[in-house]
Parts: sequence; structure tokens; C-alpha cells
Amino acid sequence: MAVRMKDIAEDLGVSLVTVSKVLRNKSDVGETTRKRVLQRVRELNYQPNMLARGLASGKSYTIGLIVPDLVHTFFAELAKGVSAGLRKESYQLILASAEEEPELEHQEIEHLLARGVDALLIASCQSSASGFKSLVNSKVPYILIDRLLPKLNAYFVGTDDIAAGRLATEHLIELGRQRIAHIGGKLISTSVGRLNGYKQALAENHIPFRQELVVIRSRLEEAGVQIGSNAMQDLLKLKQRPDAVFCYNDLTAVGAIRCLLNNKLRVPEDVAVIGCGNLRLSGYLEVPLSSIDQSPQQQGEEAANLALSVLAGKHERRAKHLLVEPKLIARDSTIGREGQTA
Amino acid sequence: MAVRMKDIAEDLGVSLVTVSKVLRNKSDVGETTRKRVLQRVRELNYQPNMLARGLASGKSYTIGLIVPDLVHTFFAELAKGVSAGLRKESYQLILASAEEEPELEHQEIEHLLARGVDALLIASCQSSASGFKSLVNSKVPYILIDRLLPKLNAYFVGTDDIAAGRLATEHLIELGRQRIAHIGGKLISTSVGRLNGYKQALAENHIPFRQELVVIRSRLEEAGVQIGSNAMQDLLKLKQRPDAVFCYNDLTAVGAIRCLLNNKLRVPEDVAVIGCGNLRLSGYLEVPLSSIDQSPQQQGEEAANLALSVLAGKHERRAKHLLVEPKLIARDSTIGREGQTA
DNA sequence: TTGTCGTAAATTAACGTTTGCATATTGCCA
DNA sequence: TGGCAATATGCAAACGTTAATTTACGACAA
Repeated sequence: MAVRMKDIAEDLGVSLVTVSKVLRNKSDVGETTRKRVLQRVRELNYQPNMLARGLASGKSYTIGLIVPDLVHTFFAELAKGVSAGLRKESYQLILASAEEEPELEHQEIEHLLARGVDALLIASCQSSASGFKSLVNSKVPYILIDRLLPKLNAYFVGTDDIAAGRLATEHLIELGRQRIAHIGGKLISTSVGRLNGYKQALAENHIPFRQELVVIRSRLEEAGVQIGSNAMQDLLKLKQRPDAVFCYNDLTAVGAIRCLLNNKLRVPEDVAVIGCGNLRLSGYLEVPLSSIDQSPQQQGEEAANLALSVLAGKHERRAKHLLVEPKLIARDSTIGREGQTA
Repeated sequence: MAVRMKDIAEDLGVSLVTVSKVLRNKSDVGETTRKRVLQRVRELNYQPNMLARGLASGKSYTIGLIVPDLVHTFFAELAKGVSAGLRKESYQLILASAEEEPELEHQEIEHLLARGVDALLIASCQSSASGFKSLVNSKVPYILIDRLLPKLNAYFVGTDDIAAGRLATEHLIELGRQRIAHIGGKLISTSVGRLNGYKQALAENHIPFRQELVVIRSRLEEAGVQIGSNAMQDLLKLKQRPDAVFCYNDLTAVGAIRCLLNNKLRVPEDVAVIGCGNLRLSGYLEVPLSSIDQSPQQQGEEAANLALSVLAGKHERRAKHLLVEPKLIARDSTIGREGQTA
């Protein structure tokens, strides 16, 4: 059906191998032959069959990406960045969504390996490294994204979550807040990092850490608004209520704000709220939301670049961990009306 | 490196072909042999090499999806739906983002064809069918998503945009609005459909269509907020201002509302606003936004199913166009506080 | 002249499957 | 006992490419 190298070779009376060499820019082919081949290639709009190429060469020019859930804009933007990063080197992206299920993630890893991906990028929803056994054995290079796994000495690209937690907390401290609460997530590295950043900022500013001001919940990614609201409700039950909250993500912050307003509290006058993730619409919410920007698209590109350079054998020169600096975006929910720009 | 059928065959003292047959559930293999093979397959965690399989069989068990931009949650959710739909049949998804550039889209089509995808799903950013030449020639089945192209007798899955436009406009009419404006997009089928729905609703309710109440802008997908705000500003310059606006998408609506509030107008009392797309955060905005829900995830699954059934040779039974019914989601921006549920 | 080298090309053998056809092996009936 | 399905299995040739090895042909130096 499609044009093959063989067809071009026969048309021109040269060997198929010669055509192959021209297409891969090998040096040992004469200038005139090369021109003739390229000419014919263009005429027929020949595209090499990547399956055959992959089978013969052992490289598929394909990179796999597994994300927990595309609905979180973070991962969607990440995927976009990866795609853009790969395009420059004409690699292609095979995308799999694990739907936040470790077992599914494990299966997808197997499938992508069977597909012959040259490298694998994974924003894992596993909490242990056990699902990575065949990946590690396969010798296919892989890069963790966003979420770090303990026990796995892997390449990593992600947010500097400690810095994110610090940035958010320091911002609240600078605004004079003293009883700063945190609504955080469970298990995964991002939660831990942000919590640690929060603690560090408190310590450096000589504010005592109080266990009762920290509420840990799970499923903040999927049902953040609902859970954030509940968590805030719990915080309001304390004898002395917090005057600020640093939330694990923006959805959670939206929920927290909703809860505060329902309780006739003012944001930020009574309680300042900051999230993390800086969603596209965060600036247009009921109370425009202060947040920490994570540049997900940039992270995707960095991950793609790292993967490509590992494949090119340059991994010695590259650090194994690449942390993207988070940025503070201050809006009404912490600094009030005067700061509004929208 | 990896386990091959050959290895399993040698271990068991049977032919490679027999193994192949077992794996593909061919009937002509004995029960005991079949069990032995499956046993060994499990022991070694064998995964068939999809590149080889694809080369030999001409089917890659791979479907390509090209979207204009993953940052629009519509397409991200769509991709998620497609991925879910394919997983059931253990097909995999190769994703490409065209970054809203027709030329890039054209290249990606070629690349995916070279990759041997069994079918192609395209939410096209082309305005003509010219970039589809090689696709049409290739005989690879393809399905347009969300955006219909004139001149191309293709399978299509998308929103019933006329119904969407009607639904939004009728809602405004039912609320007693008489001067209903529309901020719409350029060129692509979705804009045209929504505008037509708007016109139909007006006509059916004997409200005269006024050209000056329709503002057409481009780039509403990328820069909707900014452009929506400007467009609204223009509408406010009319001698007699509109009492309602139906916006092409939610971003545009957000911009429009921002503009109205800046002009000391109340939403919805002075001007009711409705968008389209029902973004995840639309219910938590400054003024919770009424919108038209398009069920993008469902659309993705439908598209995947359609593709799979076409591949299975069942295309006769399927209609070529599959329209997903939009749903009205009424919130404060049209019905005011009393309707609030959040 | 012979031998050595360099360049340009061709030949052959992979890569791991599937596919069509051929060959064993069985059971059954006449 | 021979013959014939029916059932199981295997062989060999694809699929379209790359990689390793070989050949052809001059040019050039000794």
C-alpha cells in the first residue's frame, strides 16, 4: 500500500540499502546518488515504516508517559510540555493514564515496554517501588516526574516541594499571620515535601509548630473542593481558630474558602488562604486565589530533554534530580483587594 | 534481552508457531499444550513485542489522537476518555498536540501514519480539508472530533453545537431576557453551530435577530478571558445595552463578567451571562458561571468505541455522525443567588 | 606490475512476529 | 486393514527496515 524503500530502490536501480543509508544520513554514499534518492523520496512523499525500523534497530523513537489522571491540569500541561520537547527530536509520545490506580499503572508500564518505548516518564501513583520491577530489569531508562518514590534511585524532574511549602508559608508569615494551618495530603512525596517546607518556614521564623493546625486528608487531587471544605470545617472547631491556611492544592483552597465564607468569615481579613498549583482560573475565583506556580509545562519539557539526553548517552553530565523552582503568585485571598490586577 | 516466543517454544519443546497461536486464541491447538504455554508465559511474564507483531500483521493495536492543545481541559478530558475507551480492547494511544498550528497538525498526521496507527482521531485546527490528502489516500480510518470539516465525508463525534446554542439562548429567554448578545468565534464548525443555535432560539421565540448584538472574535480558545472582556466592552458601547450574553466558551464568559463588574453592572440582575464548556472551576468563580456541559470524557469514549467498531468491520451499522447532547448547568450568572447549591 | 587503500555500492542476515500451507497424529468407520 | 476426516502441530516465507560483511573499482605508491 504505502511506498517502501524497496520501491524507491527499484525505481532508481540502486540497492535498498543505499536508500536506507541516504535516509539516515550515512556518509558512504555518493553525492549524485544521494540527490537522486532524496528527489524520489520527496516525489513519493515516502515515510519510513517506524514499526519495521524499530524492530530492526531496537529503537522505536517513542517515549512513554504515564500520568495519574489527565483531568488534573497539571498533568495535562505536563503532557503538553513533554510532547513539545519530544517533537524537536522527532520522537513521539505514547500516553497512558493510570486513573490513580497503582495496578493499572503497573499494567501500563508493561504495555509500554512491550511497545518498545525508548524511555519511560512516570508520574507515579504508587506508594512503593514494587510495581517497577520489570521496568528496572528492562534496562529501559525511566524518569520519575512530580512524585518521587523512596527506594528508587531514579532520574527525577519535579517541583521543589519543600521550597513550595516554604514560599507559601513565608508569604503568610510576612503578612503577619501567626496561627498558620496546613491542609495536606497523604503518602506521596509532594505532600511530604510541602509539609516539610511549611515546618521549616515556621521554625526559621520562630513560630511554634502545632500539630492541631495540620490536617491530613487523602484524595485531594480528585475531590479537593469537597475535602478542603470539610477539612476547613474541622479547623474552625479549634478553640483558637487559625488566621491563615496553606492548602495542598488549589482545589482544596477553593473548598476551604467556600467553607470560610459560609461561616461568615472574611478572606483574607479573618483567614488568609493560599493554594498550590496556580490553576488557569485561580485568578478569577470568588476570591482570587493566591497560589504557588509550578510551571508544569516547563517540567514536561525538562523531562523530555532529560530523557533524550540520557538516550544520547549524556547521562553522566546530567544531575539525577532536576527541581523546578516554584513561584509565588499573590492574589486577593492573602493580600486582599489592594493587590488585585485582573 | 526480553523474553521471546522462541524462548518459550524451546523451553517447552514446541514450535514457535504454536505459541503464537495460543497467544492469539486460535482454536487449532490442543488443550494441554495451550495450558503449558500459558503457564510458561505467566512464569516468564512474557509480553509480545508489539513492533514485530505490528510489522507482521499490519495492525499495530495503536490509535492516534491529535488535539489542538492539551491545555484546554476539554481536550485533556477528551484524551482521558479516549484512553479509557481503548484500554478495554488493549489498544494504546499515541498522542500528538498540534499547538493550534495547521502545518504542525499536518506533519503529525504523517508521523502517526508512519507509525502504523490503525485509526486516527483528530480534533482538527485546519479550516480546510487540504491537509488530509495523505490521510484519505492511506485508507486508515479516521474520525473527526469536536470540529467538523466541510468537504470531508468523515466519521464525526462531537457536541451538538446547534443544540448547545439553542439551550443557552432558550435559557436566557425563559428568564425574560430580550436583548441577548452573543460573543462568538471564527471559522470553525463549533462557532458556526452555536451561532446558528442562538439564531434558531431567537426565531422560535419571535425575538428579532440583531446583527449588532453579535460580536465575532478569534483566538477565544487561548486568550478567552482577555478577548471576552474586550468584546463585552464593545457591546456596552451600544446605545441600548444587552441584558444577557451567550459566550462561546467559559473563558470568554469569565472575561465578559469581569468587564461587567468593572463597569459597575450586576450579574445577573443587569446582564445575565452564560458560557459553554462547563470548566471544572466554573461553579466557584467570582460569579458562579452558568454553562453548557459537553461531557468531553464521554465524547472521547464514544470516539474510541466508534474507531474500534470501524476497525472490527462494523462500520455499516454505525451512523457516521455521533452527536453528544449538551446539558444546561444553571448557576448564579443567570439565575442569581437563589439557585446556588455549591 | 603488484599491493594497499578508500569510496561507493551490493549482499546477506538479522529483528520477533504472523500467515498460509504442509505434515503428523488421532479416532472412527467400513 | 485401509481410508478419511478431524484435530494438532510445524515449516517456510513473509512484513520493511537496519547492521555487518563483502565486493567492485579506481587511484596511488612502491
